[in-house]
Amino acid sequence: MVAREAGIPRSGRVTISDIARRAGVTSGAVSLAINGKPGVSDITRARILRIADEMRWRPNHAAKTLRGQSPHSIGLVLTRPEEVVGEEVFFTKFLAGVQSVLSQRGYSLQLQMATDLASETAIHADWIADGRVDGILVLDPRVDDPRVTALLELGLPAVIVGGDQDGAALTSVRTDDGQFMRVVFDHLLALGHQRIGYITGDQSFAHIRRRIAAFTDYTLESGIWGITLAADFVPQQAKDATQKLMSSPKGPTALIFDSEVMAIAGMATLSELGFAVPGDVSVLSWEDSATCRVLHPTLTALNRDAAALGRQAATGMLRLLDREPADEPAVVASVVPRESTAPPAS
Amino acid sequence: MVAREAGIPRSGRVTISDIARRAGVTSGAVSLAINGKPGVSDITRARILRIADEMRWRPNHAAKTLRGQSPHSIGLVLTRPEEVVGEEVFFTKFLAGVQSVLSQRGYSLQLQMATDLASETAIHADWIADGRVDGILVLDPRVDDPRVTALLELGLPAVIVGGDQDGAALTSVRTDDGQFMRVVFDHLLALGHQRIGYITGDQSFAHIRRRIAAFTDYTLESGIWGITLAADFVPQQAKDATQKLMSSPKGPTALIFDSEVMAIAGMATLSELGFAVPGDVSVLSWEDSATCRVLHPTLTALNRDAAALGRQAATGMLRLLDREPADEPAVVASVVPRESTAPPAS
DNA sequence: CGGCGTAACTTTACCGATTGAGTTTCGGCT
DNA sequence: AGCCGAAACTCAATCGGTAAAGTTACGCCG
Repeated sequence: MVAREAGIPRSGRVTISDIARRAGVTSGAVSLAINGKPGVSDITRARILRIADEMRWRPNHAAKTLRGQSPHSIGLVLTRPEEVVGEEVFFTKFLAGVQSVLSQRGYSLQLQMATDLASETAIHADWIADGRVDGILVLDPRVDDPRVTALLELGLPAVIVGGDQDGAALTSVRTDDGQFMRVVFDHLLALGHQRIGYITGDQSFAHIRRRIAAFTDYTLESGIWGITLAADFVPQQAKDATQKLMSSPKGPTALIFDSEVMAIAGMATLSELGFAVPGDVSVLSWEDSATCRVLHPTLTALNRDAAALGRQAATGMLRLLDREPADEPAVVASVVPRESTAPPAS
Repeated sequence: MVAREAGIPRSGRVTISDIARRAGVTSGAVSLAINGKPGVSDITRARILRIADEMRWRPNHAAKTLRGQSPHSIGLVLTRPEEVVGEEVFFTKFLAGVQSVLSQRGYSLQLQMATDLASETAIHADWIADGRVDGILVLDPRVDDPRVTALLELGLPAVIVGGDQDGAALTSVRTDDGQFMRVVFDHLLALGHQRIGYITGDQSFAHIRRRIAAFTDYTLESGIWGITLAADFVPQQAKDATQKLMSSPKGPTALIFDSEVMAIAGMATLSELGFAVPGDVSVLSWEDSATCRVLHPTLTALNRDAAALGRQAATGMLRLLDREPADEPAVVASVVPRESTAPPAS
């Protein structure tokens, strides 16, 4: 046991005591120096900082958390049915946006996947009990969402992406789906369409409901023939819905799909049925992706910048944690016109 | 201060001391009881367990980690260029598979996104220094991958998905890309194709190299005309490559694409150029997805079950941590024949 | 019947960092 | 010269859980 002398750390892990020994002070002094608190002279502070750097010291996360400091971590549960998981571009892009903001501020992300809302709430409870996260992001809020109710009770900071509640420990990043629908609707209107079909995602989602409400309003407002069909984001259901709509004696001249996967499915069905796009029917996808750009015909899409939404959700969370007032930036969306939309035939 | 008596916990967080107070023992006894260790009578143990349950006690994660216990967490960094992120189904499905195994065993997943390998290694270093993870999963290993080198040095348990190294703290989940290519090749061969084009992903990826090597072997073996073009998983590059191949006076009668996004891009180009699928050219995608099933024509694809691969990677990691020998299960892949492949015209 | 083994607990130290309460030293002011 | 105050540290407790080292008390055996 020769080496146990002037500050040679025993293993890979360097602690503030190791630094203290080398610097000839106590661990308390090292703590003060590192955290920029008064109580050590500038010379000593500089020396400690230098040594800490030399020894590659990194704070022990567990020790800090134990002392009641924030874990610097945000939780996110992705709840999607097995069959749909991974098929949507939205999520990964959203995630990338969240990460970019969080990692910049030294936060990490806890991610879990679940298949139903009950297990999502169970995961939240776990995280909270463990003190593993500072706050939780909730995606795809439902009408009367049980997760939101649970989080409100628990009082843990939460950001509802696409929600509309607000509270003490709760912010919503509002996605103005009504406004988005306006943009989509106006695009088709400007082309001269008078008969529009809207094939929707899961109607228990609050934002889908808002889209439908807006769609209905605009049809009434403009006197246009409009019809809504639920397809729950499932490609096969989108195909069935498309078939149903197009087999009507006086079917729509334009179709709106709530996701790019459904839009692609719909286009395939149209092609099978012998309808030309955009000759016979125009198609518009509510979500842009690389696939939309390369399909034939290329797909007109609503581009709402999922990454920006992710950044906004993360920023909202950090503001919530810092007790700063929420900013109201609003993610804008625009229609990217491509080949799949054109004026109607007749 | 009335309530500070017989075991009423001060705030939301219940500790073993709270339980001890209620049970009339010390925290040491509670620890023994909870961890199933000898040193407490069965009656006492039962009582403690009941009280712990009643009080909704949950172990404090930070305290355990501080005492040197495993954080029960696995790290995974997704490194993809911005433009490609989210476009591939593979990742999310893989992730779902990983999660299903981990959560079953009480492990959680640390996920980060990065844009280059250097920052991925930096994230690994961070996690290790923090003691935040027990092990790390590495995706898309490159030829002479710097991440693998770094992890080998650090000695942290790692599982390389699709790698071929093995070591003390390192396992690889081997994806038998050569065998997969055999399946793909045989499918086209059986249909009678004599001229095959292969549009590949990023050729710095080890598994892409293996596919190319196998492809070359099989063309030589069978005397078939085969050509390989790199498109780096980028849709536009896939389109360019397709155009290049098809503008040759004697172009291929079948095309293999390394991802479904590239396959869709290629199909679009073929359609633009006036080639019928599968009439003039057959198309096969190396990766199946809902989109493949609903495109028109539906897309023949290699289905290699990304979720199973994820489960296997997670299982491999847990075995590594338990010092059990790695199992050699091998994810199987098969070609799902759909409309996009057929015998060549002439 | 004295001693010994052991079951059933309690005590205490510890993990790494933070923090309020001491302690020492030194300069300045009267 | 003597006292005060503050700067610069040290000391010790703390977070929640674990584990090694005591401490009882009881039953059994020679």
